[in-house]
Amino acid sequence: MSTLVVIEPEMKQTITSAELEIMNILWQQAELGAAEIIEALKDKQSWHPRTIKTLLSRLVDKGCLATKTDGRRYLYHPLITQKDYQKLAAGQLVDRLFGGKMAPLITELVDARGLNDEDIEALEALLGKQKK
Amino acid sequence: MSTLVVIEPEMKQTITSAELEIMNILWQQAELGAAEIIEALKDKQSWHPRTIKTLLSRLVDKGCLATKTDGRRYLYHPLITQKDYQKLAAGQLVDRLFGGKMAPLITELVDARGLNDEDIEALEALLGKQKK
DNA sequence: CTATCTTGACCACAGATGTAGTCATTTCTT
DNA sequence: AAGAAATGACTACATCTGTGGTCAAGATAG
Repeated sequence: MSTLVVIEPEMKQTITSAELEIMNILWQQAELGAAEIIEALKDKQSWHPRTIKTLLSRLVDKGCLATKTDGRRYLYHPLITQKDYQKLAAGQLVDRLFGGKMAPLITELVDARGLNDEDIEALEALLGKQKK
Repeated sequence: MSTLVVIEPEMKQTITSAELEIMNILWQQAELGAAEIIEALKDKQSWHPRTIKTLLSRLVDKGCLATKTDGRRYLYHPLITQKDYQKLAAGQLVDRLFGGKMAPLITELVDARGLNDEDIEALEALLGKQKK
C-alpha cells in the first residue's frame, strides 16, 4: 500500500517589487539564463549582477521560478503565469484599498490617467459581453 | 533678509499592508484616539493594542498621519486623502504589473471577479462622459 | 495620598527585502 | 598546463515590517 501525495506547485510568498522586475522579463520570454536576464535589465535597472542572481535564487526558493540545467548554467522559467499573478495582485488591491469594489478603482484610475482608445474599446467589449 | 522655506507635507515612504488597515479606519472617520482605533480594529484584526500603537507611531513618522493633542492623548487624522493614495497605488499596479496599460487590468479583474450592476453603471457612465 | 490604570515614548527581535561579497568549480584562453 | 573568466552556492548586512515588551508620567479609584 502506498499513498499518492500530490504536491501542488503553490505560491505562498509574495513577489517583491524588485523580484517583479525579473518576473516581468521572464513572462515576456521564458527560458533565459542569468546572463541574459542581467543583460535584459541593464537599461531598466542599475543592479549589480550579483543582486540579480540573488533575486533569481529567491524566486526559485519561493516557487515562482524553476530552473532547467543547460550545460553549466540554468535556464529560468516562470511557474506562475502573468495573468494569474495579475489577477491575484489586482484582487488584493481591490480588497485592501477599495473595499472590494471595482467601480471605484476604475474611476480613480481613469481620473488619474484618462482612457485611451484601446481602453475604451476594451471596456465597451466587456460591457457588451456582459449585457448579452 | 530671510528665506521662506515651504515644507511640503510629502509622502515618501510606502504604507505597508498592516498600516493600511489603520489608514482605512481613519479615512472612514478621522480624529480618533488610539483607544478608539484599537476598538475599531477589534473584529477585523487580532492585533495586540501595542502593535496598533506602534503602527500609529510609524504612520506619523512617515508623514501619513498627524496628531492633535486632546488632553493626555492624541487624536489622529490622515495627511493623505484616500483618493490620492488609491490613485497612487492603482497607478503603481498598472505600471509595474500591466505595462502601464489599464485595459488589461480591467479585463483581468473582470475575469477574476465579474461585474455587478454597480460596476456596470459606473463603467457606462465613464464611457459616456468620455465619448461626449 | 497611594496603588493602579492609561497613554505616549522608547526598545526588542525575528523574518523579509534590497543590495551585494566570497568561494569553489568549471571552462576558456593563451 | 596555468591563469582568467563565468557560474552557482553560500554568506553578509542594513533597513523595513510585523509583532509586541518596558518604562515613566499623569489620571483615577479608594
